[in-house]
Amino acid sequence: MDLDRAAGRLRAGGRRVTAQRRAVLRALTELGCAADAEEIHGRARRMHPRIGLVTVYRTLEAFTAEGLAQSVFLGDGRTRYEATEQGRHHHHLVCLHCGRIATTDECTVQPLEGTILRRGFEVTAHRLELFGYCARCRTRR
Amino acid sequence: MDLDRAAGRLRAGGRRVTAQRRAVLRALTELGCAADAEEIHGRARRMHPRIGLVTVYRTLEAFTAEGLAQSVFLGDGRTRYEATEQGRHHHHLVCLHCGRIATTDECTVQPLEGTILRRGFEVTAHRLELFGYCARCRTRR
DNA sequence: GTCTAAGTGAAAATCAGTTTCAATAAGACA
DNA sequence: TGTCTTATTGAAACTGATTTTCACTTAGAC
Ligand SMILES: [Mn+2]
Ligand SMILES: [Mn+2]
Ligand SMILES: [Zn+2]
Ligand SMILES: [Zn+2]
Repeated sequence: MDLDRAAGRLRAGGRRVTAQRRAVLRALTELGCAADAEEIHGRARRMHPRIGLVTVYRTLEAFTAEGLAQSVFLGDGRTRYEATEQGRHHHHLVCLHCGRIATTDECTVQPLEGTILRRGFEVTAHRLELFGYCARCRTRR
Repeated sequence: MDLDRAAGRLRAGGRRVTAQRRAVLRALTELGCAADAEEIHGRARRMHPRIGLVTVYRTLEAFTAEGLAQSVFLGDGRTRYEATEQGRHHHHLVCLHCGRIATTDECTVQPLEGTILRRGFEVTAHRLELFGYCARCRTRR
C-alpha cells in the first residue's frame, strides 16, 4: 500500500495524515508479516524518533478500521499486524520449533464458505493459520 | 472426553488427578464451544466451590499440554478453551452482529496441507475461524 | 500409614492494551 | 498566508487477562 493511496483512505475516513502515521505505515511495509506493536514501534522510531507506543496502538486501530492493516493472531498473547494487500490475502505457516513464519497465497477456504452460505451463514472473512515444522527444522533436528 | 480416559492421560503425563481437575473437565464438556476462563471457573465452582480462578488457568494449561483441551482465539482479547474430540476437529462461525458461535465439521484445509508439505513445511495443526452474519442476523437487520 | 513432589489458593506481580488530559498540529477556510 | 476547529499526540495512570510467588495441602507411590 503506497503512501498516496493510504493517505487518501485515511482522509476519506475523516482522519488526518500525520508524520507518525506515515512512519507506522512504512514500518508496517518494511517489517512484512505479522509484526507486533513493539516491533512496529521500534521500526517507526527510526523515521520518527519521538513517536510513542500509544500512538502506534492508536494508529494500528485506525489503519485496521480503514482497511490499511489487519490483525493476525498466532496464539502468543499479543496481536500482530501487517499491511493489507488489495484484493488478495495469504495465510501463515508458523514453525513450532524455530518460530519462523512462512506464508501461502493458496487458500482452500472459499468452497467451504459456499457450503456454509447454503446453511444460512454468510461468511465475510476468515482467519487461517497453520502450525508445524519448517524444512530447516524438519531435517536438522 | 470421559473422566477415565482423561485421568489416564493426565497420569501418563506424570500429572495428578484432583477434584479441581475433574470439575474443570466437566465444566469444559458442559459448556461446549469456546468458553473463556471466567465461564469455566463459574461452572467448575458448581462442583467444587473452593476452586480458584488461578487453578482453572493452570488446569487449562495442563489439559492443553496433555491434549485434553485446546485453545480457540476469536480476537476478543481472551483465550477460549474447549474439550478436544478424539480424531475429529471443527471450526467456528462467529456472527459479527450477535456474537453467537456456530460450527462446521467440514474442513477444506487438508489438501492445502499436502501442497505445503511438498514445499518442505510439515503441517501438524491448523486454526480456522470464519466470521460473518448468521441466518438470524442476516434476515432481520 | 508415610513420604515427597505435584497441586492449590490468595495476594502480588506482570504484560498487553486502553483511557485521561493537557499540549500540538492537520487542514478547512478566510 | 494567517486563523480556527478539532483530530492527534505523549506521558502517566489505569484496566483486565494471565502469571508468579509462597506457604499450605494432598495424590498416589512405596
Ligand atoms: Mn502475513
Ligand atoms: Mn468449538
Ligand atoms: Zn523452523
Ligand atoms: Zn448472529
